[in-house]
Amino acid sequence: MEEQAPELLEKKKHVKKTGLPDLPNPVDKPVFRFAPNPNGPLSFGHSRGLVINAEYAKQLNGELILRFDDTDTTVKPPMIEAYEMIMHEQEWLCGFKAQRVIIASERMEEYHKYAQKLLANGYGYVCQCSSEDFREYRKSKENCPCRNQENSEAESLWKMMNDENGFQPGDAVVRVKTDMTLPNPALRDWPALRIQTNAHPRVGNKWRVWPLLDFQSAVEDHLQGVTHIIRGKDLMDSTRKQKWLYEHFGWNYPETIYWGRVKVHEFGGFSTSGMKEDIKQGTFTGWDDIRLPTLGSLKRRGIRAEALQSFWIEIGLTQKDISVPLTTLFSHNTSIIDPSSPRLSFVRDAIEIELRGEYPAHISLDAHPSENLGKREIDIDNHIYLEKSDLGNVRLKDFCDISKDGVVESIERSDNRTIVHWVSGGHKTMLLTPEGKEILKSEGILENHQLSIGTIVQLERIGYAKLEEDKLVFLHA
RNA sequence: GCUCGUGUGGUGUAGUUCGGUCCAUCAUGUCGCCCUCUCGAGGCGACGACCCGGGUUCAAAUCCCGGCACGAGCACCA
Repeated sequence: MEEQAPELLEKKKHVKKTGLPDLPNPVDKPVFRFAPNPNGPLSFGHSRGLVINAEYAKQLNGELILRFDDTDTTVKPPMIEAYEMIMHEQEWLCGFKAQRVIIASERMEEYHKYAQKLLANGYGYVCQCSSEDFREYRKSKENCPCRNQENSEAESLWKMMNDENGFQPGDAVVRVKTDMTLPNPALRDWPALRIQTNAHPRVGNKWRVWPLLDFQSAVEDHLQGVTHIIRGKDLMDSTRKQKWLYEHFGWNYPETIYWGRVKVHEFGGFSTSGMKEDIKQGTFTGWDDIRLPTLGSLKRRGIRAEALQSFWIEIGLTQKDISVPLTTLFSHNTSIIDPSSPRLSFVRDAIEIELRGEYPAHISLDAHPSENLGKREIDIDNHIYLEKSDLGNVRLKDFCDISKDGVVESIERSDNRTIVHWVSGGHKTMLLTPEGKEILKSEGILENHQLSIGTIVQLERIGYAKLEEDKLVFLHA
């Protein structure tokens, strides 16, 4: 055995699996989907669904569908600019364009077709109970009186729902028949379509009867041939509801995988509608304001798509509710950006020191310790800037040892005194750091450079930052 | 309340399907050391966990039972 199959004797000890877990029920060409509500651009939270679904699609040679679930014009009205923004964000984050893009509001004929089929086959009914009344039936496990209506009656009620002179919002909904005695109250005769009269930003007032998520999503998943649904476990009951619908129609429900809730301490308390309002009020400068948890903000600050990808892949697909610090994402980002981040010196709380003694008038340094990112050419005049708290007998990094009075004691490193960063010449600028709902502004002196706007640099002893026109935006340490 | 789900170091994960090879993986974090490139880069090292209680078994993170804790759904939101 040792000779024939030595690998079997090999202790396969603690090899941590990397990457995504194997997909259950794999098929030749799996179809995945990511279905955001375009009531605003994408946020950090959305990136999980996008990364996971896209990653499986990419690795398994499948397809990714980007689907806009925009059938609510009342509670979460669609934002017309968001469609375009989300498409760009999707491509940026995944590194490829979704193979198919579906906009639910443009698929209403289909949803109506299946709604009518539902009624015609007695799989559902038009319910005229108020939501309060139905809540009682649900609680007491009684059938609501609308449940045993004739098909012809259902048809005329459906017409009334669609007629502006007929039912008004709240007067009637279409429900899917399940079983009112089901142990799980959430599943009892769930609502599939309701009336909305607000204009939809894309299709105006063309429709009155709009599907709810559980119906729209279920029908569309079937129509598109989605094979695997990967989503949050808060949608577990949604799956159970939709399975009743699939059962009625004789369809096969896709394989479903769930993840748990993710809390990011730094991003607590943001909602799409809240951000929209605050931007309107001017509290935030826009969707890419560096304090916001949007993808636009993270991108602007210098978080790379690859970092978001490896971050979510590492977190994986457990159903645990987790709480992750942003620093974990940052560490992924560091390893991606460091090789391409030139070093630069930025002195905050600067104090000017006059140099005395012998020293070169010019030094030339590598912009990066190991990568070839060019040179930093520094002219030394007779004074330099240090951070006030660094004052003392120190080594000016890559330059010389000085005493606390500025006497140049040695060009070579002569002892193990503290190494500090410094600037000669340079120019004043501002470093912006998001701090909760505030922006911390620290003034300082930045080393002169010819780097272009948008470059991510490593400020020595401070961390990474992005160069903007007239300022620096702090990324992370 | 009803229903569903989850519990491995500070945090996130691997291992749980088929009990031993797990005195439990990897990463992050914290601390320390090294470095004429930085206390926030890089290198090295240390620290630190199987929710609790029973049971089955020669053997349990892994199986069974009972607790407890946390989260979600019960919207004419997604």
